[in-house]
Amino acid sequence: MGDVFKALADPTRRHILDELAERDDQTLFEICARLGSKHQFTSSRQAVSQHLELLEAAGLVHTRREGRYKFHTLDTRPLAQIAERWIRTKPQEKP
Amino acid sequence: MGDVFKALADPTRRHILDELAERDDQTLFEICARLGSKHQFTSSRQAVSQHLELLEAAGLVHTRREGRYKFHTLDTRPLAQIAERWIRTKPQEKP
DNA sequence: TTGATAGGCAAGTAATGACTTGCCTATAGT
DNA sequence: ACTATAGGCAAGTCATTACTTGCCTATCAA
Repeated sequence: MGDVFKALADPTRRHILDELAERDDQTLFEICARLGSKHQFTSSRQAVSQHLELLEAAGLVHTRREGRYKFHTLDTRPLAQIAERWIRTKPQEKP
Repeated sequence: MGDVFKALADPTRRHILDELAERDDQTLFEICARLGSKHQFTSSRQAVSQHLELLEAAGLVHTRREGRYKFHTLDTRPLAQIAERWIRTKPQEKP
């Protein structure tokens, strides 16, 4: 569960999540290409690969093998709970 | 805005937020003491102080001076938006 | 005023994390 | 079979960051 927070801490990983939110089921190379063109983020293949490993370990990304391709899909469920951890205990704000 | 994610990445800072969610308006020494007794987290005063600086810079904690005391209060508003960043785009959207 | 308490500042250390480099395997197309 | 493509593994580099150490200022109580 603490892995989710660590996963979200890096701006490149957040861009990867942005990219997967826009278009699901992408391969590593597709993500690399789109990060460069759309989000002006130049990361090497290995760098992105390691980020995806981390995101998968955090449960934010699931993968599916198909031949020599590995598709990555976004799972937003872990995100739903993280914010509520502190919000629930706080009834209301002071003005 | 990216500061919020970085602020949440550290387990000690999350414990500090837990503590402030339970009891607001605490001083640095109070937070230190409670981190040790309740959450079994032994962090030095300076370490906690630096964490609080970071949390304040992220907008998650506000401070108020009163004599020689400095009270820390939790602000959960930045948390509300972070999760929605990816959740909102999921079903369908984007014109 | 003295001493104790609450906190701040800054330089240094140690550890974590992001990224690179080089090589390797497997699948698909020709 | 040969080659290009998609991806994996592992050791190493470099930057960031968490934490320490030592000393300093300010407030309050006796």
